[in-house]
Amino acid sequence: MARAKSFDTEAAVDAAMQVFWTNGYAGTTPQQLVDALGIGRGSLYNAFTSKHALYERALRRYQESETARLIEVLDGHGPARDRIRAALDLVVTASLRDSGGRGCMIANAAVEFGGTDEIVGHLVRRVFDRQEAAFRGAIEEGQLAGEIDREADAAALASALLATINGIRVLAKADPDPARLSRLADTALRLL
Amino acid sequence: MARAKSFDTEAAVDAAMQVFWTNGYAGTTPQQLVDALGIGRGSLYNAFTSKHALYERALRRYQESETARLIEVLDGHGPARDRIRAALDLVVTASLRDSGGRGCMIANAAVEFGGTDEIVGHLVRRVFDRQEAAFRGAIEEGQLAGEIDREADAAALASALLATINGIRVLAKADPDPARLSRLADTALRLL
DNA sequence: TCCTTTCTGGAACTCTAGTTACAGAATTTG
DNA sequence: CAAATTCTGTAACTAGAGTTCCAGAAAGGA
Repeated sequence: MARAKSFDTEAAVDAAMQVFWTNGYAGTTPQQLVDALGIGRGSLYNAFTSKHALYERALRRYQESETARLIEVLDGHGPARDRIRAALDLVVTASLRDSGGRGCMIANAAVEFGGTDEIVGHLVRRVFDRQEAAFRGAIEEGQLAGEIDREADAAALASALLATINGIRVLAKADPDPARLSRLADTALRLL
Repeated sequence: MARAKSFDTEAAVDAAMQVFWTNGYAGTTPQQLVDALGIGRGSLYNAFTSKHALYERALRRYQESETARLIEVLDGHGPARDRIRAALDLVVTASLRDSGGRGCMIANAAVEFGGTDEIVGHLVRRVFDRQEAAFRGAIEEGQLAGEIDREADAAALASALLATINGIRVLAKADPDPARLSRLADTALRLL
């Protein structure tokens, strides 16, 4: 029928994700993408249409691969408090591991595009909503189990935790101090 | 001696601040600056050297004009709790007023430059440190006055509040819902 | 095998970013 | 008023962004 693609599309999206994650959307050039994906410009545009379309795909991939872990941890088994602590630790260690100071690609997208881009906005909102729901689920389980005050407003607490992890991300960009970030996680837990 | 400037440098920096605040550094073009400042390219570069230098100046201006209010509120008089609530409300209303979804220019700078740019990094860190110190000061006063638990770790709480306001900023970018943001402020206060 | 299709890398194109150069206008001092 | 200086706007420049074009290569179907 036709010539087959000589590269792995999914691997290419992964590579693009790394580049956009590191440099942001506006900060990424087609040349960087060509170099990172190891394919020609022709193939790039043939496969992905445009820089923006590739960015969207990379963002989605980030959501699937990186964001999923947080939710897995929160949805897991064991005491709710432990799960929430593990989730916060996940964010802290991710902020540190990541020595390039890349932060969270979703938060970066939220900041870079603000309310500007409908598609990106939707995607970001969906991730935030899911994370918030996962926090709330864990909190409510904790309340049922008697670990967490039953009078507390689970939705409000979930929002606060969501805000906290995004705050941690931002602060880590400016000053990736492990002690400070750990303290942040500890203090956030005191909300419960 | 020499010809005088035909425009007000400070007003020009203000205008540049608005443009960078709205579009970010990479997202701002010389043409946008020329249009917004209402001066020629020659004058622009004669007065401000480079896009980056102007950005630094705009960031500093933002710090002086926008950031100062938060610290004023925290350093003010009255019950510490009230001051802290007022500070959080300030952030919430700023996030809403700002319909363009511009957020906080300092947080935007932190995200856009990460650990990349030394000068911007310093500036951002200084602002964060000052805000944190102002929170801590208010908390300690509250502890002395008996409004806030004396056993609490004031430094940790201050960090948490700093993280929270940055988190609010990020969430507001994706979804500027007044009710949600207010709840965030309420919940953060429960830390104290 | 030839045809059709879709791939490939690289050249080419347009447009703009970011900066510099320059000719002339304003201002101050002597 | 001449001289010295620093301003002004506009034109010009280089480099690269973001995309398209193209000639040719691979793969399957008739």
